[in-house]
Amino acid sequence: MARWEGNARGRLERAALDLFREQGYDGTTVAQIARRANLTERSFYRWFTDKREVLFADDELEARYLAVIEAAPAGLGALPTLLAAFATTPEVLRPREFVIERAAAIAASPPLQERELIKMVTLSQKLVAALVRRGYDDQTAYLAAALGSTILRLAVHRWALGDDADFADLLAAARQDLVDVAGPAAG
Amino acid sequence: MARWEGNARGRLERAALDLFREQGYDGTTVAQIARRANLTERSFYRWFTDKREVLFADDELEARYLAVIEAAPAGLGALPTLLAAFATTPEVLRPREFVIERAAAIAASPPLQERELIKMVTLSQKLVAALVRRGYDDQTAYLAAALGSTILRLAVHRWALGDDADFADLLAAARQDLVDVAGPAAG
DNA sequence: GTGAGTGACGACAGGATCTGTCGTCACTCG
DNA sequence: CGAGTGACGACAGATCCTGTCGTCACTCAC
Repeated sequence: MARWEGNARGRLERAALDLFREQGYDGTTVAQIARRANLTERSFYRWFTDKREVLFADDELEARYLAVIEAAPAGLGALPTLLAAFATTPEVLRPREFVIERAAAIAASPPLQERELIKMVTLSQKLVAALVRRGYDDQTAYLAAALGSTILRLAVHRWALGDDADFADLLAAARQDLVDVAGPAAG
Repeated sequence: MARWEGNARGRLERAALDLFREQGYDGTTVAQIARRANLTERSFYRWFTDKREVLFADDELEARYLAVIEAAPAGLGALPTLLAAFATTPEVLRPREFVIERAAAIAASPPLQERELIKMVTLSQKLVAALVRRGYDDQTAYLAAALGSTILRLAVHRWALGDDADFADLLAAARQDLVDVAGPAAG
């Protein structure tokens, strides 16, 4: 009864990450990933549109961000709204080692870096749209999303490196650091 | 004497762009591109590492930017140095219709968008490195490159849309627009 | 000139990615 | 208990990309 073991998607993700670490992205085939997950290559493509997507298909994060932005109290600024949404990040990005391994695999593979970039951009665009729906003007939304994305990346980086502070505090610290850098350099 | 017609690379680029416009990126095969250029599929891969690269392999722009940065007069600010480098852009991006068609093809194809994103990022990284070699500190270089890339994108966009002003003026105008937006919104 | 590189190219083979299609098996629900 | 329904395997096939080898035009030293 190898069939219907349940959680096929998760098994594929786990197998893919392990194999990417062992053999690199280019060195592992979709057939290998599927075999390790007790599935066929064809089933892999039922769950993921392509080989890269197995490391990026998680859209729970995005859904959460958008939900928080939607429910944010009126009168809150654009950037604080984003940071409130981002504060929920560690609830989804678990366990931490998974995130670290994933980051290492991406850093080692240009194709995966391409995919990550476009995911970042599309997320940023959705954040802009969500802010506009909340009543902010286009430019404010765009700037907040650009700044917010940078803050988020910085905070996730520190969190993955082992900083155990509350994630909201990490976000606030990253924001402050950016302001410190941008302020004096603006001349 | 179909062989050795000369400029094989250019013929492939031209054929690829035409076919992408006619049939879309996904709808055209490498074999079709090669055939229209009077070459074989194998020769395509001698000139370009993969199918996407046929629209991005031009690194003359990058070489020019880096050369200008290298030769910039001492004492010039980081951002003005970048803008001076960017001013040479239209000498390479010709003819304009080619740029427009290329932009349309990219906008219509997610795979090409991915490639363009990573090209942008790597260019930005090289600009940072070049500025650091010129003596700027890391953060100044990073911020200047980030801002400069945005200005460049904006100016190229307007230029492609038909704005016939001197490109250096387009860059200056884009810079001013960004400052206008960023200033009031900084609160 | 003529023979040894050298580089662009064609021809061929083959592995990997991704898609279409169909039949099967477990599960659900009326 | 029979009709969906969805996950899955099996198979075929187009396309992408790489390795390898032989050929042709050109160059350059002798």
